[in-house]
Amino acid sequence: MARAAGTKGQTRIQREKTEQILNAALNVFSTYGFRGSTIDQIAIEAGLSKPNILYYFDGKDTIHGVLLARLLESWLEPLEHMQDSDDPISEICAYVTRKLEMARDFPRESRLFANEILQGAPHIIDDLTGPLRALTQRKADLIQSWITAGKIASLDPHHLIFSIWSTTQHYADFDVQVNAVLGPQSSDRFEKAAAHLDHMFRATLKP
Amino acid sequence: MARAAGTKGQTRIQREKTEQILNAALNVFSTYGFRGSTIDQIAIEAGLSKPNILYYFDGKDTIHGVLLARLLESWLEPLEHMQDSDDPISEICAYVTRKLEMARDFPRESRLFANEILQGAPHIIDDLTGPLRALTQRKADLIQSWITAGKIASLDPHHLIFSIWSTTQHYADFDVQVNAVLGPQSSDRFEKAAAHLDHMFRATLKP
DNA sequence: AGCCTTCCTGACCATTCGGTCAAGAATTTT
DNA sequence: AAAATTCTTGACCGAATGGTCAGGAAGGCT
Repeated sequence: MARAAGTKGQTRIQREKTEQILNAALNVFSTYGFRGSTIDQIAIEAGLSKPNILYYFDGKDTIHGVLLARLLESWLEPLEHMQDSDDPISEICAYVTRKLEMARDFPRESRLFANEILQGAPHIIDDLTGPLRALTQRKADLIQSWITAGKIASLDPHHLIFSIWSTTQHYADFDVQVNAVLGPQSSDRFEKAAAHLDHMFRATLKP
Repeated sequence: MARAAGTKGQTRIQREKTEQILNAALNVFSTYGFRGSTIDQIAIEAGLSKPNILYYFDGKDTIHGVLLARLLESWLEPLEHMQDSDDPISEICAYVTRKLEMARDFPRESRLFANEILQGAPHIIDDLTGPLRALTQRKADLIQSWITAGKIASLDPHHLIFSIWSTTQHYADFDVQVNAVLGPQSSDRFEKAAAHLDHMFRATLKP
């Protein structure tokens, strides 16, 4: 077992180097997926030698696993935050905005997740059918209660959630395509996206 | 150069085997991306030996290139089909429906495309900044003309198109996640998705 | 200072990878 | 049937890959 795999990274060097490695690994894994990435690539990206990487982590799978575990937490958090409210439309739109901000500020994490799902989610399938499914069901029930109360339009809560996930993450995952289509000078794409999505979901939800 | 790389696959065997290989390669590439896929995998999937694969195609890149070229055609076609009409809302919703059908009927192609974009679109970046961008601009102009004529709500045409792409392809690219969240018995997910997306885009577009 | 622990790396290993080749098997043509 | 062509594969090659290990360098502690 590698040193840093212990429950706590104790020394200063351990803390620094593990972060350095995880950051480099996030660059590589998010771009090429698990199978398309190599430890050598991560080593070069991190400015360390390959054996040094393996001094801090047991192997390729371990690094990938740590990144995914971190990711899932931050992935669930914004949805958990959505709660009952007098103004459910604004509540949902706030979730959309938060999701879009995450696509803007953490595109690598979004792409890491997309790569994992595309490849059949071999490492996180249990998290999807377990915690994610349970959370999504809870929030779908909440949305259904808003529909029943006549506060928002009648629609399928699950598919509404899918629409929110897909439209927001699109700006991280398909970044290359968005830039290619909009042209190079479109630095305001996230502001325009925010305005468009706000309009779209408000119209969709209006009773 | 491999035999079958000539402009026309002539013999019966050539036609059969190249199709067999391309089909197997689509399975593999769409799941693992270009770098994560191996010729051996494709060979096993196709039930052929590795040298036999390389008898018909020059190499891994060539197979991948043929698949991407086929894909791009069918990818652009539905958007090209969208044209001026007295009822632009139905015209746009028909495009949404067509896109969703493609996600249902050709999920592997959608995932192949997603993998390529995620990895920075190294092989098709010119198609994105060229033909795709030009086509998208033309259709964005068309949508803008509908807005100017007051036939649909005022919104950003490009971001509307992004929303259509992302929401429909989500059901192919994130299939594993959709199934995990909805549970195993949701064989009607595409019908429910179609209804939801129709509602959403009609509401979004209503002037 | 000296000692102990942590940190780092060159050299190495087994396996897998993309790709080649010569020679044999199957098919088509004559 | 014989000849010409097309098809197929076992054996092989050099490079890359995930991972190991012994031993040396650096850092921390008294």
